Amino acid sequence: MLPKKTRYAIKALMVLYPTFESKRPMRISDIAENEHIPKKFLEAILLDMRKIGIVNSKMGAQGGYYLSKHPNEIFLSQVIRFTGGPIALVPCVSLNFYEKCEECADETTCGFRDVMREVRDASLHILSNTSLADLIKRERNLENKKKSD
Amino acid sequence: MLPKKTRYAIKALMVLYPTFESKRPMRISDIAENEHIPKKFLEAILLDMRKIGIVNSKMGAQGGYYLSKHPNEIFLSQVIRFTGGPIALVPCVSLNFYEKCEECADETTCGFRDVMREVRDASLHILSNTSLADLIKRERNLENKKKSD
DNA sequence: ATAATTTCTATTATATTAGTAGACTATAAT
DNA sequence: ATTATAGTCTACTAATATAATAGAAATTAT
Repeated sequence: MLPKKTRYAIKALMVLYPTFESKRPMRISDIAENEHIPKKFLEAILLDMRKIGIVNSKMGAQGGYYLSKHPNEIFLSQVIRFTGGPIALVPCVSLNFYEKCEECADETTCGFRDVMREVRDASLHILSNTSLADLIKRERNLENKKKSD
Repeated sequence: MLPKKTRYAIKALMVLYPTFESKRPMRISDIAENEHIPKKFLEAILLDMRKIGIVNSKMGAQGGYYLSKHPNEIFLSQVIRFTGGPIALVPCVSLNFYEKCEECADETTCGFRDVMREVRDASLHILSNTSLADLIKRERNLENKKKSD
């Protein structure tokens, strides 16, 4: 399960989507209110997103947050890794958070690990090829489909 | 990440593999010691595995645990779900642990949910088609490959 | 009858996640 | 310049979930 932090982060980025073109910053408090995210928590999350160059901020009156990276190049894998940790189900197959298996005598011949690697590859394939722009596209598609029913 | 409980469970089942044919029970304390699993924790885990009919136990002297279901029909998905919870990354796409999304206005048009559904399907496809017997086969294969190097 | 082994109920410890508080800093508008 | 606005930073607290432990009770082989 992804932690709330990750889900809030993605939700917030989706809300910030229009700011990439408009360049008009959005206030944390507005996003927090509209999306039902605790404001202080969201502050911390956006600060993290800024650290990895996905968003930028402007202090003071008329300030706020805006996307600083093209929505085509903001990938779910990056957001998840930075806010929620590993995509893999076990540390011994994690690419970014690898830890040696405690109980395994020999990792290289562990059958379970082998399967876990497959699962990781399958998930990662999707997550590292889905961008923020894709999320928005999907949403539009689903909305249109719904209307036409 | 899968909790230790799940990893211990799978490890234990792999160790119990030969008991399906031999029908000779293995002691909890032996498994615990060999696999570096806290004994009391493993007791609880095996009790759970018994509840879902994967293993059976015999009390008293010469007692212990043995597989009661064919290794071809013990699937990772079942073990994970019973010991570690959802396979999905968000509750709103979980088949067995569904929860309504708190922040989403309309789940059916949520772009993120749509991707999460894809990830779940990809993971589930692997996990519900991989059996305990497959794990053992893989392990044998990896061991043989290694030897021939 | 005894020793071996699982079962059951309760409790404790540890780690992780989620959320809060408040002082500090930068900016725009006047 | 002053003021109101809005993000930044450091520290703390609360809630929840995971991991591990303790010990008495029940069952079975010898």
